[in-house]
Amino acid sequence: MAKTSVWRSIANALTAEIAAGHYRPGDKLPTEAELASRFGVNRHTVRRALQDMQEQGLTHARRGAGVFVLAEPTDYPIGKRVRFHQNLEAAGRMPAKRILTLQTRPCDKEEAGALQIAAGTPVHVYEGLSLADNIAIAIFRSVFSAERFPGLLGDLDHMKSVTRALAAAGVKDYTRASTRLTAKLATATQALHLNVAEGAPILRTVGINVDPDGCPVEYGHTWFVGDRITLVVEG
Amino acid sequence: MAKTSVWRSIANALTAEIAAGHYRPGDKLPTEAELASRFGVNRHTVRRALQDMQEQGLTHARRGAGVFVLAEPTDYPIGKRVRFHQNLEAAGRMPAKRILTLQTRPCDKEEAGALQIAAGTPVHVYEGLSLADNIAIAIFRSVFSAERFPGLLGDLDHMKSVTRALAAAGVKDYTRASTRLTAKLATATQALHLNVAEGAPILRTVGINVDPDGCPVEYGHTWFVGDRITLVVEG
DNA sequence: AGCTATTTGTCCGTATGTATG
DNA sequence: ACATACATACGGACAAATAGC
Repeated sequence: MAKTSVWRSIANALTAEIAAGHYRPGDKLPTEAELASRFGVNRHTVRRALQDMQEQGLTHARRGAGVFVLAEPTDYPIGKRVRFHQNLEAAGRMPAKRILTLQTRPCDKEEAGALQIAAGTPVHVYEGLSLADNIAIAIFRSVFSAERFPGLLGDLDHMKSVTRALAAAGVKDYTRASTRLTAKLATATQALHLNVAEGAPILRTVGINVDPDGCPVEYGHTWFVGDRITLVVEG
Repeated sequence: MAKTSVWRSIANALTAEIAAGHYRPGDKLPTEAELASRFGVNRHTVRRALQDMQEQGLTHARRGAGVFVLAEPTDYPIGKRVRFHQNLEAAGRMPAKRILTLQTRPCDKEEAGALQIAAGTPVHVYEGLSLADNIAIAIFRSVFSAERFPGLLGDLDHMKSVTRALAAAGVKDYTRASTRLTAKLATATQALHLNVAEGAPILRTVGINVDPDGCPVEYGHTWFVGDRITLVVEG
C-alpha cells in the first residue's frame, strides 16, 4: 500500500469535485490561500496539487485572476472521407507482445454500447504490452463478447494474436469501423508499464472492429508512447 | 520578449546538454545539490527545472539514486495497409479560421525534402488557428512552393481556405500521401494560442498532400488540443 | 486614465521522510 | 547501519498580472 502524499490527495479531492459537477467548466476555483486554509496545509502544497491538475489539462491558472476549470472534452468529427484503417498485426513489426491480464468479467455500459450487447454481459478482457526491440511501445486492451467467443481466452493465451484467435473462432476477417484519436498524459500505472515519466504524452486510440457483416467483434484501446513513437500512415 | 524564469533557463540549458550528447540516454545527471551549486540557485529551483524535463519525458528521477536521462525518441512505422485520409476542409465543421501569419521565406531542409524542392527555395507559409464555437481547436502551418504558386498568398488571405486557394492555382484535387501522428506536450507559444496550460497534451499530425500526379503541393503540420478534442475517424 | 487590493508565479531557506547503494 | 539523494511539506518574501474601484 503506497502512502499517498498530501498534495496528491488534495488533487484527487478537487478532481472528484469537478467530476461531480461541483465546479463546472469555466468556473473559478477558490484561491490558493482559501484552499490551503480549507485543507489545513501550506499554500505550496495546494500549488503542487493544482500544478498536477493543470498538467492533466483539468484546470488552467491565470496570474492575478485565479484557477479555472477547463471545458469538457468534446468530440471532433473529421468526416466520412477520412479513413484510418489500423491493424497492428498487419504491420509486421510487432516483435514482442507481453500479456498483462487475461480475464472474463461483466462489461460496463461503455463496452456494452460499443459491442452492442447488454450491459453486464460477460466479456473477455485482454490487456498487454507491445514491445519493439525490447522497448515498451504501447499498452492495449481488447474487449470481446464472452458469449459469442467462449474459448477465446485460451486461444489468446497461446496464440498471442487477436487476428489468429478470432480466425479460430470463425471470424476470418474484420475491419476497423471507427477510430478515435486523442492525446493524453500518462497516468502513474501507464507510466510504470511504459517506462516513461508520469505525465508524458500518450497517443490514445479507441477503435471498434467489426466482422464482414458489420457486427462489432472487438472494442480496443491502445495507448502509445507519444514521444517515443510516431504513427506513420501511408496512403 | 517574455522574461524567462530561472528554472526555465536551467531546464533549457540541461536539455541542450542532453541534445548535444553531453549526457547520453541512461546517464545519471549531477545531483540536485551539485546542479544548484553550479547554477548558483536554490535546490528547489533546480527541482522545478528537473520536474519540467521529467514531464516532457526527457529524464526520470529515482529517489535515493539520482536523475537519469531517458532513451531517445524513435519512429514507429505501422505499415502500408494503414490508411488515414485526412481533409479538414471536407469535414464541413470548421466554423472559424484565424490567420496568424502569412509570409514568404526560404524553406529549410525538412520542408525542401517534403515538397521535393531545392533547399532555400522560397515557400509560402500559412499559419493559423482553427476555432469551433469560438474555442481554439488547433494550430496549423501549411507550406507551399512559392515558385509553383506565385499568387497563393493573396488567395489564402481572402479565401481563408487551402482547398479553394489551391483550386484557383489549378490544383483541382489533392490527396493525403502520408500522415504521421504523435502526442506532444504544448509549448509556451502553443499554449498561449490554444488557451491551454503549458504541457497540456497535444496531438500533432504532419502530412504531405499531393496532386493527382503524385507531386507534393502542401506540407502541413497541425497541433490539436489533445484533451479538448478527439479525432473521430469513420471508415 | 490611474491606483489598489487580490491572486498567481517565482525563488529562497529549512526540516523531515523515504528509497537507494 | 550508514551516508547519499530525491520527495514532501512548511515558512517567508517579492514580482507580475489581473480585477475592481
